Amino acid sequence: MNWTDERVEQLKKLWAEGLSASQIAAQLGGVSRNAVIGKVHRLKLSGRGKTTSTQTRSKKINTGSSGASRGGGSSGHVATRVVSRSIGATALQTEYSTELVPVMKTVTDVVVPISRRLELVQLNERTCKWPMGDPLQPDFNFCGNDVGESGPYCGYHSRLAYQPASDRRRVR
DNA sequence: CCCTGATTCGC
DNA sequence: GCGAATCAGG
Repeated sequence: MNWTDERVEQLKKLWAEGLSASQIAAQLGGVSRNAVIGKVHRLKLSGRGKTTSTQTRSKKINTGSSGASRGGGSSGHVATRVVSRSIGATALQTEYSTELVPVMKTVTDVVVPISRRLELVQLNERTCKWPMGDPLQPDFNFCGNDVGESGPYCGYHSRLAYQPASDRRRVR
């Protein structure tokens, strides 16, 4: 891949929007994050205006399982908001007896508010592959929480996967 | 461990 | 100019 005007333009745009180099590389395709960083550097727009940004948003994920959550917590990460958990559980029980697709939406959007919502290329062996959102929409991505030792899904989603609808009760 | 950007240096 | 390897850090 070479840096066409269009690609450079998109690079500038995404970089200005605050996306990380790896995310930009993912969107452009055909280049590594190093390539993006290198290009940014050569274009002399490394500053990005303000802050160090990146990796500060929605950190500290805490899957329901895995030994996460240390007691002390001296690293000072931002805690994820725990939003209306009871509402989610209620909606879950209600929706599960109906159909599959709506259930997926309910689960991903309401019951499990915590997620990193990673793009496909950012997934690795330790990130939850539970799909988030509508596959036909541009914001479709994956949960991305730490899966711990249990498998392809995080603590929340592993309890939902492969189970008959009648066996599903509540998360947590 | 995961990730981030910065820098170097052979191509 | 390009980007993999490396560095320094959260």
